[in-house]
Amino acid sequence: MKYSSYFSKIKKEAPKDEASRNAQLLSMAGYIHKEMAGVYSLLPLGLVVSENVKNIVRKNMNSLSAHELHMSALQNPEIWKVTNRWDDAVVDNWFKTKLKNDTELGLGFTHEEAVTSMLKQHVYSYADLPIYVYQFQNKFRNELRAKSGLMRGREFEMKDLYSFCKTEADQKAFFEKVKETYLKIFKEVGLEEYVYTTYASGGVFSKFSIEFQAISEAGEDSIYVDEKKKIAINKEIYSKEMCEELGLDFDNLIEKKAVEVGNIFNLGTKYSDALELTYTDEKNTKQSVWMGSYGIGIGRLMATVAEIYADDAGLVWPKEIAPYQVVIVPLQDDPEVKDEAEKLYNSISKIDPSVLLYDVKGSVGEKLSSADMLGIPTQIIVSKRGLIEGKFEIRDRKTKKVTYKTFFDIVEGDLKD
RNA sequence: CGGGGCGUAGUGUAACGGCUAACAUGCUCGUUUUGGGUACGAGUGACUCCGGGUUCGAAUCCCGGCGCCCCGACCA
Repeated sequence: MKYSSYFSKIKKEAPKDEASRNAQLLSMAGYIHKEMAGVYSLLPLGLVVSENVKNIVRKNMNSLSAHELHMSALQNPEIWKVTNRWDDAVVDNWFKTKLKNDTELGLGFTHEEAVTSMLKQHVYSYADLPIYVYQFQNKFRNELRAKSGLMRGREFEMKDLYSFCKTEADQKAFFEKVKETYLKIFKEVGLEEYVYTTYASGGVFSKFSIEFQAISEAGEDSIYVDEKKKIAINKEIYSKEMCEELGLDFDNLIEKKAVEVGNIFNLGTKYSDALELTYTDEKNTKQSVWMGSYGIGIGRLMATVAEIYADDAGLVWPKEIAPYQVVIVPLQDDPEVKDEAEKLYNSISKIDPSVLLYDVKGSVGEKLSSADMLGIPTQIIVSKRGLIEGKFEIRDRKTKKVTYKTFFDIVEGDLKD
């Protein structure tokens, strides 16, 4: 794609209404647009990154034999009243709205009730279980205080997976599989060395839930980490007894700031019992369905990667989620340079469409810093100087290492080395 | 929801209660320049967030809204 076909502009100055690094950089590079506090739109480039993240998540969900579906954001109060989660005194972050006839509706902040209620029409027998379903869905949470850019918004896209099992043992086994799968996801988006499996409050459902916390100063959570075991415990449940129970050495944990990029729960039979989702077993007796729910905030994950990887010059995307693998920069507004850049662009496009031609007029410095800000992993700089020698400069955005290659090397060889 | 800060061209900032609201950047048209946001010239662009009030006179002071940021609380 040619950069000139995008409408977004790269800004030199940070917007004054953003203090967090992720929002500043994503906004300056034209990946996001702020609509209002805690509400962001994804611009074309941001959408590609988001889709790349989602595809990694999707692939891993599918590997669990989970099926993707898509539920409505609008929620029927009736089912939420059954589980006592409609009342604002119980759940204080609802966005509620009304039909023309004054009937109340909610905008979903999660979907346990909706999915459980839906499955009542599909689950009857032990033969119907287990069921694993997930979706990517915009959640709405009426936060008192949105903050840190995409880290805590009022509307955000979440992958939520729900499991429905015959027995507690089945549910727990699946929970463990999800735990492993989540670690694979975070590894694939580039956060392997940052993410800690973290014990946290299980709320009303169980003793613990498992959070996936990415170490970052931008995080709003505090966790105590065991660096060897790659396990942590959230400050909210941190105590000597708790550490002993979890097999952690209370005196050897280090406190760190972290971003919660995922959270998984064993829900037991709380929702299925309340909403009467049951199945008939082999002995023709009615049984409770065992549930779990598993979330990943897509925007938050993207922002976390942006925050962690960025350097002084701007964004740095890991290859796995970068909007493009290669950006070609014609350094001078010189006909010959532009021509060569375009030729190279056309040739690479045929092999790998993940290439961007930065065909914007401007000074040398402007082009180089723009390319840096975009965060695309590999830059190919086409310059007068290079053309004299018949070579192009290949620059790694992250390591800043520079190599020189001929047109033939680039088109016939493997760019990745 | 408690506390603090802020609201001025598209963007980032300035302006003692007093000239036609300034500077930078962006954008348009020239000329120039080309290895880290190039230089010059000419243009363009603002009911100073909204509503009241004080005053001869308000971007500036006061009151009330709304919005944005930060700290805290909250976060099934």
